[in-house]
Amino acid sequence: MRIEDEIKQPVFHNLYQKAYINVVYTAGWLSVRQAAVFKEYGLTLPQFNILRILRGQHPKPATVALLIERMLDKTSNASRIVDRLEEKALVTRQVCPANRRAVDIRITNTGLDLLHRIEEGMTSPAEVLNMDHLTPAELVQLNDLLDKIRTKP
Amino acid sequence: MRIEDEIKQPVFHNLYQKAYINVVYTAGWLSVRQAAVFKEYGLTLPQFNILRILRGQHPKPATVALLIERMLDKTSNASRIVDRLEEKALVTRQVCPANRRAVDIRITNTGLDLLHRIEEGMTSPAEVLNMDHLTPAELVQLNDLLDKIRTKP
DNA sequence: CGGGCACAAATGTACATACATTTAATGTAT
DNA sequence: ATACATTAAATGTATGTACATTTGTGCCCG
Repeated sequence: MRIEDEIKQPVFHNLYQKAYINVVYTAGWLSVRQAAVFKEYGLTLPQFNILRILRGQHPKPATVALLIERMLDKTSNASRIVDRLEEKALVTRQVCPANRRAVDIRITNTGLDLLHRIEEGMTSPAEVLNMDHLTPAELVQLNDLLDKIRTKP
Repeated sequence: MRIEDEIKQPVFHNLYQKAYINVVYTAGWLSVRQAAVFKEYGLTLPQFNILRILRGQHPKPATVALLIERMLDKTSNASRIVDRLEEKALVTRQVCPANRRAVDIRITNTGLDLLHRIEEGMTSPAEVLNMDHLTPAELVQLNDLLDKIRTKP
């Protein structure tokens, strides 16, 4: 559906504004669908993302600083997201022996199992995200345009 | 910059996943820039959006239900955003005489002045959003692709 | 040494988001 | 008219986001 019809603003001031609103609105639209998948497993999207980063490191630990570096949203508060995961016994926290300022965070077997179950249970990501009807050429085009927005010439 | 380089994930599983992450990441990128503009005036983005909706209705009142209908994010909590605007004397709340379940919300002169000052002080939206180097053809293409994501064929 | 700077994480505060529940007013059916 | 359902908004609770400040640690350099 055209963005004009989804939000009830029939006229945009210009193409820039329309594209901006379209990007933000579509991101929200995608996130809602993505979040619904994780909710069945008692996870939020940032919690899932952190678990995946930890699995990527496993069995090595990660620090909070590393999590922040890898997260999509740099300014979110990794400490408190790790709090929630720790409460659910999906990760462990341990003061790093080599540098007691740092904290070693590790995914537990429970956490690994949960990730596995989520990925087993998921239908294809393209389907969940409703993007399976875009052609590869269109996806390449979309990626290029989005990259260009963020690239000052 | 390519999305692969901005987040430190060199390989995406497929084009769908890459496009998804690119849309969400770019939306966040744009929102940060947009929010910075309003912050100088003590407003957040949803507060600004609600003020604009109220100006669109002015001098007629709006109800909370109407605000929710027009907001980009339908599930956010309009009541509490109006709370903040009321504290700043940018809007007024008054129980609707015709239907005492509803609340008439109106933008004040202070609110209208603030909107005017923000819009005066803003450099062109395209510039703020860093989109002035995209051609009209590219913007049309981008809008079409985003619309297509949200449109089940 | 030891004082001060830098670093890593945690904490505090304000706001927004997501969703369930509550309160009050209104509409409706018997 | 009373009971029940529906509607409109507010409130409660958990989480996340944004940003400033605090706490504890490590390190450097005089």
